[in-house]
Amino acid sequence: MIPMTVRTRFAPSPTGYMHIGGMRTALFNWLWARKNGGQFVLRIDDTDQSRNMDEALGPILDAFRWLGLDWDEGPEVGGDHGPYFQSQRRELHDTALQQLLDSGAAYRDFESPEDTRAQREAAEKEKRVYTSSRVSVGLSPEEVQQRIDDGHPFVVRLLVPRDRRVRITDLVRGDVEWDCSLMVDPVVARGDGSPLYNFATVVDDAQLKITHVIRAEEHLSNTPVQVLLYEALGYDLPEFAHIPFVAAPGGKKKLSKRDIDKYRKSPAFAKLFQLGDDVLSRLQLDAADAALSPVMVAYYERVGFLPVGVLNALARLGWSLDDETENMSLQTVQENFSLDRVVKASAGLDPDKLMSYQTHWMSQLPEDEKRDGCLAFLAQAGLVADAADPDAVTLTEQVLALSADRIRVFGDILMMDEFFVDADDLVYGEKDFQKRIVKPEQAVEHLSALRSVLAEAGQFDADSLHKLVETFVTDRELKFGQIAPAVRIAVTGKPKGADLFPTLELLGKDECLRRIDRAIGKAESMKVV
RNA sequence: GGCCCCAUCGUCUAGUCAGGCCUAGGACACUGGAUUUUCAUUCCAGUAACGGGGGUUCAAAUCCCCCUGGGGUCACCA
Repeated sequence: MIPMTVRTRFAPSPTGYMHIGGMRTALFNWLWARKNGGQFVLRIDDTDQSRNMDEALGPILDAFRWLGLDWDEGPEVGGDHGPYFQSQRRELHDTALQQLLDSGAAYRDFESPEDTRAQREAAEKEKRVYTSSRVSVGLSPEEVQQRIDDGHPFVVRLLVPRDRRVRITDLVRGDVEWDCSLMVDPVVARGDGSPLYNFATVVDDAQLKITHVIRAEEHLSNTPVQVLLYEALGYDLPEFAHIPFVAAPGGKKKLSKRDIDKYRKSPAFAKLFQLGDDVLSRLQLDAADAALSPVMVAYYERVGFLPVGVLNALARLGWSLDDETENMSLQTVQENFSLDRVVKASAGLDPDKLMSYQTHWMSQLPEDEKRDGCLAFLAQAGLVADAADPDAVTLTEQVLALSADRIRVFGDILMMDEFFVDADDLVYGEKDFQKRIVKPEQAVEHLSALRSVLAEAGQFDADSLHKLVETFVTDRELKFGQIAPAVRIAVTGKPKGADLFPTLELLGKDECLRRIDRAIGKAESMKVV
C-alpha cells in the first residue's frame, strides 16, 4: 500500500460559539494529523445559511487561534481542495447526487411526508421495525419524469441494500456492525437538490481526501449510512475513530449547551461558574451569557486560563500517555498521541482537575508573561489605566511577587483590587468587617492604638512592621489574632490574602493610615446605629 | 421502545488486545499532620475501585456467556 498522507478534519457549523467538547474533538484531529506529519483541515458546514458568517464563524476561529491549533486548509488560509465552506460546494454535491440517481443507488421518493410519518408511527405502535415503503421505487422513468414535470414534491433517498450488513473497524472501538434490513432509506437530498448532512459530509470528506474521520461517539449511528454512501459513490472508505464525548461534571451525560442553566445549579460545576461570575463581572462582561459559560471555549480565555492548561485538561479527557504522566505541553501530547490509547467510555469534565492543570502551568509561566497577562486583565477591568505605563507595570510585578501562587488564572488578579484602588474606593467585605472590626469589644480601640504606632514608624518595611506589631501585641498583652485580622480587613477589605506585612509595605504608610482611618470611621458610624 | 456504544477508587485514568510481575499503580478531590501567627503554596501520611452471576484455566480486573446499570442515536438539523 502506498503510504498516504494523513488528513483529518473538523467541520463545525458556524453557530457563534465553540463548544469545549467540540474543541476536544478538534484537538484529537489536530493531534493525529500533526503526529503523522499530515494535514488538518477546517471545513465550515454552513448549509444552514441564515446567519451572519462573521459573527458566527469568528468565535470558532478565535478559539482555535487562542489555543494555538493551526489548520493547514480552511477559512482564511485556503488550500488545494477548496472551497472550505460547505455552502459553496454545491456543484460537487449535485454531481454526486446525479451519480447516485443514474446508478440507481438512490431514488426519488414522492411519498408525502405525512404518509411517511403515519407509517412510522403505525410501525412504532405495533412494535414493528419501520422501513421505507419504497412506493416510488417501482415507478418507470417516464412516470418519474411526469411527476417531476407536474411539480410533485419529492426527496431523494438512498436505496439501502437490505440484504447485507455494514461493518467497520473503528480505530477506537474495534469492529462495529449494523444490519441494513433494519435501516430506513435515508434522505440524501431535498427535491431542490440541496444535500443533507450525511450525504454532504461523505462527498466533502471524500473530495477533501480525508483519511481519518475522528469524531465524537454520537456520530457512530450516522456511520452505516455514510459507509453505504461511500460505497455507492465508489469512494475509498476512510478510517473511522469514534472518540467518547465529553460528559458534564459529575455525570455521564453529554455536555450540552442546552443544559447550561442546569449546570449553573450543579455543585460539581459550581467553582467554574463562580469564577466566571467573579471575573467576567469585573470585566464588564455578562457572566450569564451562554457563550461565556464553562461549556464554551471563550469562557476559559476570558477568565484568564492558559491555553496550555486547557489543552492539557482536554487531552487527558479520554486519553493518557501512560500510567503516571499528567502535566503535558501540547508538544508532548503531540509527540506521544495515539488513537489506540483513547479510552472508550465517556469522560466527565472535572473542574478540579482542570484547575490543577491550570495552576501547574501558571506556576511554570515566566514572570514577564504572567505580568503581561495580568496587566491585560487589569486594564480591561479599568483597574489600570494603561497597561504600558511603567508605574502600572512595576506595581503589578510587586503585587505578583506578593501574591505568589494565589493567581491561578489571570482573572484572579482582579480579586486583588485593593492594590490598585485608592483608600476611598476600597470595598470592604461587610460580613468580615462586622466580624473582625465592629463586633469584637475593643477592636476599634486596638486599631486606633496601632494606627498611632504605625504613624510614628520610621521604617515601613515588612520586617520592621512585623517587629512593631509584635511589640505592640506584647505590650498590650494581646494575641496576634486580636489585631492582625482587623488590620488586614481595614487595609485590604478582605479576610484573607497575601502576607500581611509585605502587603502593608507595598501599600505604603500613608495609604495604610488612610485606610485604617476610614475603617475606624466606618466602624464607629456602624456602632452608633 | 429499536439499533449501537460503554462499565477499574468520588473524578480522570494505568493495567484488558499478547491471563500470572495486581495483597490493582498514578493524578485530582477529600481527611489528618508538618511548614506558613491569615489564605495560598510546599512536604508527609491516610481513606477509597475491578457492577452481579455463571463458565474456561493450575491461575481472570484481564478470555467467553448471561444479567444489571449507564449513555448515544433514531429529522426533508448539523
